[in-house]
Amino acid sequence: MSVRTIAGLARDGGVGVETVRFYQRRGLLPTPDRWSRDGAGSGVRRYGEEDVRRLRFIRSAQTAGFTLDQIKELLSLDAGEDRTRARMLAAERLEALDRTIADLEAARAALRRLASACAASDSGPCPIISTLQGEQA
Amino acid sequence: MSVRTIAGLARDGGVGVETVRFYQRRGLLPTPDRWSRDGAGSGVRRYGEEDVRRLRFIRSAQTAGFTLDQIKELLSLDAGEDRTRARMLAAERLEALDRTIADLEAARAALRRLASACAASDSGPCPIISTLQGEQA
DNA sequence: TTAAGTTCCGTACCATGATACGGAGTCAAG
DNA sequence: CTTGACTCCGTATCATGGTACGGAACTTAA
Repeated sequence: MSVRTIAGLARDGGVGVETVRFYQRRGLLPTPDRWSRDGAGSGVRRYGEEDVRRLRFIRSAQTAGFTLDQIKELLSLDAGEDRTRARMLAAERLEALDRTIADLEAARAALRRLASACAASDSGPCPIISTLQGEQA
Repeated sequence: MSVRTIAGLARDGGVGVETVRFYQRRGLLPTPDRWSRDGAGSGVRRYGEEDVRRLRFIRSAQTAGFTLDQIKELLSLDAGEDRTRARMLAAERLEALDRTIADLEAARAALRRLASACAASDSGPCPIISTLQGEQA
């Protein structure tokens, strides 16, 4: 079970058909030749495991915060010789990721403070603005 | 020093002037009356500490992942009586935030694996796609 | 072999959160 | 009382990541 049409690829990758086409237009996924068992020049495009792996990679890389343009570059780097560039992109993203995680953890703590402040009683004003306040730079 | 023009508000809030205007159009920040010391009907709008606090709150809430529409609601809830609604918004966001943080931590771990795999040597192919792979749902 | 369901492809549109532009009005220093 | 900077405001444009539409070609099952 390794050959599928675009709908199967989308299903296995957890995205919509239109999203697959969008990624193709953006150069993130290949647009394979059309194919039909009677060897005619037309038919429908078929996709395999490799395409599913690429699609899943795109989703993971998105979760890691890479933009589609960066993901495109990573895909072009895969199996290429430029380890230095790959390491650089990874290192940059790791730093940004650490910052983001720290920010989100601070936001979570602030939000918990807000939630408990608001949980104290059931009526009266709840000082949302002053409870959830960023530090002044 | 508590009165400033829009540029001062933007500076103190860490955003651009156009962003302040954008928030005003979206109803997140008030558009105070124009003001000039000779009491004339025209002049320029002036902003104070309260506006700076609101602006800083918007930035913090954004970091916590609230959309501008949700932030608008939070602002309207501040000092209001509806603690229940405020708690609900906070709780929802906390859950989403926990999920996001977990996802990012997983992404960070994956990215670290990728970085070390690529750090092993200085040339040859570096299997980016297979190293940074999401789990199959 | 025909009808229903997919695919293909270009093009249009969407949401979110800004950012830019241009011309008229206003302010503040010299 | 001019000149240069800033404000005001409507409207346009942008970047990102999709989502939708419509008609022709293709596939598949009855």
